[in-house]
Amino acid sequence: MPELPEVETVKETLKKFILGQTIHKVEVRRPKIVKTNTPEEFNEILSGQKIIDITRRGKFLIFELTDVMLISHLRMEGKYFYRKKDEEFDKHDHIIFYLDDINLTYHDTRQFGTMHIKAKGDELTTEPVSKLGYEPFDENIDRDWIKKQFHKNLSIKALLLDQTILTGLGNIYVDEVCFRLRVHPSTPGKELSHRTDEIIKHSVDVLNKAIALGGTTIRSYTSHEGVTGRFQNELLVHQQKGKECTVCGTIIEKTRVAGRGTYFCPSCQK
DNA sequence: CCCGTGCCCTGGCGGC
DNA sequence: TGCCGCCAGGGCACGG
Repeated sequence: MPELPEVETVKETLKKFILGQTIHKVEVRRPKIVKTNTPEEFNEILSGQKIIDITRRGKFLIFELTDVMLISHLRMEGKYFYRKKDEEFDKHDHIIFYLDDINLTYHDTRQFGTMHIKAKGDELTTEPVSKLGYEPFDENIDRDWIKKQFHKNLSIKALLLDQTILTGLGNIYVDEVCFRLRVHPSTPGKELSHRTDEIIKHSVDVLNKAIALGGTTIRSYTSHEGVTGRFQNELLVHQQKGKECTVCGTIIEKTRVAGRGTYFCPSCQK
């Protein structure tokens, strides 16, 4: 489940391998992944385009090409694989980009990922990226506006998962932020809005630490073939059910909050 | 508008 | 060993 740190890791790795290469052909094997075009259009538009830069906004990857922008969301299990020219494709390689010296494939077991093509200049101002709120480390972050959003009648977990308020946190990192705040994930946001600065600070810390370690690897997710994140060793509550809390020794429990599997320490997080 | 639920989709896993 | 059903969840559609 790639969240901001995993997408950042993917972006950096992709840049090393494919920056400057030209897309010669694109094969769309699962049309529904491409939201803005038919497979024929997608190939037509992207063929001949050079990969100039790759950036990220929230959990979206943004490929700057010669004439257009390609936006990619990995959702739960999306990955990019580098395949040698003579290598066979996998049944979950849904979109194949034929580049100069390798084939780049978009691999997604559950087919939840999405791609959009946008005109240059529209990539941040139109959906889906335009709906995103602030990244926690955005220097222009509007703390008063964030605080106001926390007054909604939702749990802190639901609010932190809402990408239109803060963007970048997903299920893993929200649990970690709640633990660092010492609050139960089901605590109403309005009871915590006075701690907005602290919430942002913990979000920044968790995300930055995870980025520094190449993200977290859980189950099937790897940043690309052969590379796994090391932040999984730093998780204090997520996926730690049955283990002792690093602070107080109480056994970590799992419950359900905001429709998501949620891990917490019943003694640190009341 | 607000908020909860279900859906998309496949593979892994627990239970029998 | 094999099969069945549940679970994982980001973002969105839908409905009360």
